[in-house]
Order: sequence, then structure tokens, then C-alpha cells
Amino acid sequence: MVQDSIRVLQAHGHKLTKPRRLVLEVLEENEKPLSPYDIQGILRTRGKYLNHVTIYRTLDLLCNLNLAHRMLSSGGFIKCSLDSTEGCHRFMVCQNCGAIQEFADKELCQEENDFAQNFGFHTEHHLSEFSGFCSQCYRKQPQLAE
Amino acid sequence: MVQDSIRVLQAHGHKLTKPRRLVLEVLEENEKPLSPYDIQGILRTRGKYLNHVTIYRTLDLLCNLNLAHRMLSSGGFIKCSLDSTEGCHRFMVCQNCGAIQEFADKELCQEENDFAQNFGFHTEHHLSEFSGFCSQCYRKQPQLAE
DNA sequence: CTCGCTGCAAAAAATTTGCACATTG
DNA sequence: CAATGTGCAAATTTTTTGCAGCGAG
Repeated sequence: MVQDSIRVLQAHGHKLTKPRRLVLEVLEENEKPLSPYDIQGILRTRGKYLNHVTIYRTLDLLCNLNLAHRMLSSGGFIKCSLDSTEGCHRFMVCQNCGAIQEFADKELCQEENDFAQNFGFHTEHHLSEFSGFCSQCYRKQPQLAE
Repeated sequence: MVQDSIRVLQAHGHKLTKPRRLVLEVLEENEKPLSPYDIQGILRTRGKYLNHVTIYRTLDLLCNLNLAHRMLSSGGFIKCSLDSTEGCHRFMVCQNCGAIQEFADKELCQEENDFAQNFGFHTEHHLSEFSGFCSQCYRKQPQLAE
């Protein structure tokens, strides 16, 4: 898992350094979006220290390689859980527990492309986050969903 | 147009103040996302001055009333161009000229809901931005779209 | 006249930059 | 050992807060 990311990293000619590995590990363990300072804090509780600048730069790199994503709604970062062959990556965000489910769906992309076409718009990329309730939270507290 | 927003503002018990009118006017005139400081700058060129805090607070208010939106990709603000009866507001963003086309489509919402349902996820709201080329830019520079 | 709104000062938070030194391959 | 990457210091940018006084209804 982290191994996969490391492989991609190196395949693109980037070095595998201790900070990069640490950031990847923290992202891997957390299913919720984390800010750079969140990551720094988590590491600190483990006696590890990374400069925030390093974390910013690492996250930049990971996002460029599509190994991580910046969530639009929260601004936090999560590790990518899909491979890059499947089109636009989308997210379901649970309003209750914050958990993220990443997915990709080519049909949805196609429909959106067609739709945009009607406006004369040529779509290249789709940003998309659904917010709602994951199955667990919905089952536990259906009233939350009104 | 600005008049409509003012009506909504007042209908919710908010006062119509000079700063609020100015912010609405600037948003109305610009079809591209603006940051609070962009707005301040534009006003300054007209000899008007608003404190940035006021602009932040006004934009907050407008977003809460759905009279404006914060774009996910850029973080900038635009005036809402739809009324609130039509479900989730979505955006097409031209990568070339930056122009925004807002739209809503209930079918798309429904399909997304159904799709999410398969994951046991209950969708409440959809954030969605398409990036690509508007008809003008696409016609002028088709090579941009590869 | 009253409550909500604005401006100001200031702080806090988020992000970026340049450079000397350390580390990876 | 060469190229990359890290940490540090510092600056910049963005956003938030508290409070005194102004102004819309």
C-alpha cells in the first residue's frame, strides 16, 4: 500500500526519503482528511518531527503524482485509494464521521461530458464530492438524514 | 439581479448596507471567481474602500443565503446565478478564460444518489465542478483540448 | 432608538521563499 | 559525489476575533 506509492514515487525519479515515508504512512493510517499541521501533530505524538514546510512540499508532490488528493470541501489531504486508470476520482464524505469513500465511474463521467456538451462546453476533468451519511452512520442515526 | 439578492437579504431580516450592496455589485459584474482581496482591489480602483473583514463577513452571509458560492477549485467567490429551487448547484469552469457556467440538473443528482446508494451511502448534497473549455475558447483554440 | 453592521487593531492560521546543510541513489 | 531533498528563519497571505462607534429600519 505505502509500498505501491513508493514505487510510483521512485518510478518518477523522486527519492524515497524518511519524511516522505512518514507522511505516506500517516495518510495511509487515516481515512479522514488531514491538514499539514494535523500530520505534523500526529507524528509528534510518536516522537517524530517533520518541519511543516517539508510536509507541504511532500503533499504537493504526492498530489502531483496522484498518490494523494486534496479534498475540496475540507481542504485536507487523503491518500489516494485508486489507481490512475479509472478516470476522475470522486469522493463520498460522511457528514457524521468524516470518513471518505473514494470511487471512480466512467459512466458518470460520460454522462457529465454529454451534459456539458449541450452547453457547448468540453469537459476535461470532473471534481466531485458527495456529502451524506455512510452506511454505518445512517444505520445508527437515521434521524440525522432527516 | 442585484435587486433580487437584496430582496432575499432583507427577507431574511438582514440590513441592506452600503458595503453589502457594493460587494453584490462587484460579484454581479464579474463572471469569474474573486477572492475577498480581489473585491477590495476592484473597489479601490473606483475610489471605494471596504475593510477586508467586512468583505469576509459579507461573503459569509451571501454564501449562507446561497446568493453566492465559493468555488472549490479556486477558492474564489461568485454570485449565484440560479434560484434555490433546482437542487445542487454545479459549475463548469473554463480552463482558458476562467469563465463560470452555473447549472443544476436533478437527473444528475438522482443518478449520483442511486450510484452512492450502491455503496450504502446516503447522499445529501453534491459538490461538483467540471473543468474544460467553454464553447468560445474551444472554438478558438481547439489544440488546447488536445 | 435600537440592534445589527462596519472599521480598526491585532492575533492567529495557512502557505511560501531562499538558503545552508544533509541525504539518497 | 552529484543532485535532490530537508530544516530553519522569515516573510507573506489568508482568515478570525473583540470591541467601540455608526447607521439602517
